[in-house]
Amino acid sequence: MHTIKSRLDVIVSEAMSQASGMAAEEINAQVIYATRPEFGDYQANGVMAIAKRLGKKPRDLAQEVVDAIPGNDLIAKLEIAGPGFINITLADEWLNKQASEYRIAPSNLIARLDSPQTIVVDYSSPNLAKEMHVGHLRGTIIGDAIVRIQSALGNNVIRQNHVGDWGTQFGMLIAHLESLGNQEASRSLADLEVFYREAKQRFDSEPEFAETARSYVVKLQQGDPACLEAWQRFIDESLGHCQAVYDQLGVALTQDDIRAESFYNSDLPVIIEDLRKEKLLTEDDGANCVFLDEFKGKDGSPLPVIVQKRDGGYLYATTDLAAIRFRGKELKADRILYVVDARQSLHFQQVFAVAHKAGFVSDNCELTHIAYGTMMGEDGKPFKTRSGDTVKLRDLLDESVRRAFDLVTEKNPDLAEEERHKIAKTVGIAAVKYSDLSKNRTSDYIFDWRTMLSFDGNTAPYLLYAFARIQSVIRRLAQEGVEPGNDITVTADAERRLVLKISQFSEVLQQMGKDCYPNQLCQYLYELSGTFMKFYESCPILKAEPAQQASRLGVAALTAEVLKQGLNLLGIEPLHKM
RNA sequence: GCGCUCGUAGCUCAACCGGAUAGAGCAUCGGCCUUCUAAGCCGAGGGUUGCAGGUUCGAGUCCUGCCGGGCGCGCCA
Repeated sequence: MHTIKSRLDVIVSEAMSQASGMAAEEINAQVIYATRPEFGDYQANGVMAIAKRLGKKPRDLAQEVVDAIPGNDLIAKLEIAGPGFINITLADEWLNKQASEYRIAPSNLIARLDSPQTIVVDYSSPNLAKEMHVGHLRGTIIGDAIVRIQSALGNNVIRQNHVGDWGTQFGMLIAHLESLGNQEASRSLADLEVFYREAKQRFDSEPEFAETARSYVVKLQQGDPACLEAWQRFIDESLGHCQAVYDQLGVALTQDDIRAESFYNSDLPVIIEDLRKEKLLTEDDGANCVFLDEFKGKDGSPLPVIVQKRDGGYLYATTDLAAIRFRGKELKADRILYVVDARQSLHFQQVFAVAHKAGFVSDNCELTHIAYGTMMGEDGKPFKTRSGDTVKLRDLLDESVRRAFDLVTEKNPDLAEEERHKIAKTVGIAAVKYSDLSKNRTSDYIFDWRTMLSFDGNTAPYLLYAFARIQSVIRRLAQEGVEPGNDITVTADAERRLVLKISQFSEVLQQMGKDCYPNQLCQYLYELSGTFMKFYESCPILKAEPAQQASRLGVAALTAEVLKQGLNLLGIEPLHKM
């Protein structure tokens, strides 16, 4: 895998090693984007860090490094500036050549990793007792974007939808299901939220029902066929609801990705036994716990990870441990990513530590909690309806599509209604996903209809518009028999900036492969669109001479290609007209 | 009490292992359409990066303390 940045890094590092006499491993060239246009395209900051250790003046060392860089076709100019920055300007010819290559082989826009890994991604993971609500939105779409990006980089990605299909609530739910007639049951299951509420209400107010519910939990655990059948019916129904949301949302999850909690049931006693064998288990107040030195509670007393309740029942830590072992041993994961709410951070720290200590995964298997913040309403409090209920995901998405339709109708009333519906569907869903993905996942974020559906700023509509605009020029010139060219020659500054930006696509993805922040890709695509808009304003295509026209149209087409690939990685399908 | 996390322009958000003058959008004000989608572009104002120290050539970023918000901490998931 090579990107501009990685190539510059190699070039500068080698020169630094030569100039300083230090080993290559000790050296970090610190190549980043130039902070200002007059500083060139990239800058290397590493000289200043080592100059002091060598007792040299940074600028002198910088000069020696520059002198040690052999001539190459990538770099046009090297300048020393400030206390010891090396400013790098790339060669226009190199950019032209790179762009031409991308035109011929668009699949090369994404450089693939030299050593791909098997990465298990645990995401979405709703509780099947209820219907998916806004709390599942972030994990589902952030996880989906991460999966797409990791795959595009060449990794072997295994999705795991760890749905909650087990636990005491299911006793109550199947008891309620059984008490209804077949027809009544079907009608009732159409809205799981209502179904759950009814069951809960009866559980709380009818002692006889509550007793039945409790007995069903036991029977279920014992594998009673009738109970299992009712349970299965409920689960299937609930999974159908999930799949409908996934389809509407356009995420890649399918039934094949489901590995439910119940899958690990038979393994839970084994986990306890293995922890016992590893001498990690301690009985405390009747419960089986693992105490680790790293985790201290109040006044320094150790904090337990409870893996088996006093009554013999297991907890989610136990299931998570079983899942980790399965993913490590059976799925052969090099990395396991947990795209889960930030509030569970302590839980994962503990489970990861126990898993490593117990040898459930090898030491070089990387376990990472990809944490994300809570979705807030416009008042800054957790997102709820006016009456304080949780918002169903399908209702939220429907509303977004509706709002998008009103907007499209307002902006473009001449389009056929059917076309407006089609556009609204894409725009509405894209707006919701993009507004979430474009924010740093670790912090809480405020859900705001007006901002996400705006055509200004870092929004889905702005990016979709940029793409549609390019398609429009391409269509227009196609009528005159002009095709986008493969021979790219940059002439204007705005054009050069655009080609450079395009060439940096891979760098952004490479960075994302490491730390999984989709907002970096959003930021890039927004900047790419902005760079294109400026190019589009200042470099007329229609009026250009034939050779230049083909080149510029080629650059526009290339921009569209990056936008398309980038949006696809975010789970968004671009529109040719809007 | 202990732990995690956040605090950046009026608002919503950026800032790639510590780099040069902290960037966008919204909102406000001012320009640009007989020319490729004005759903766009250009410009202006707006900041003691919560406060106080420290580390160093250099700190929004790292360390310490404080202030303020959110979250988590034994048998729910």
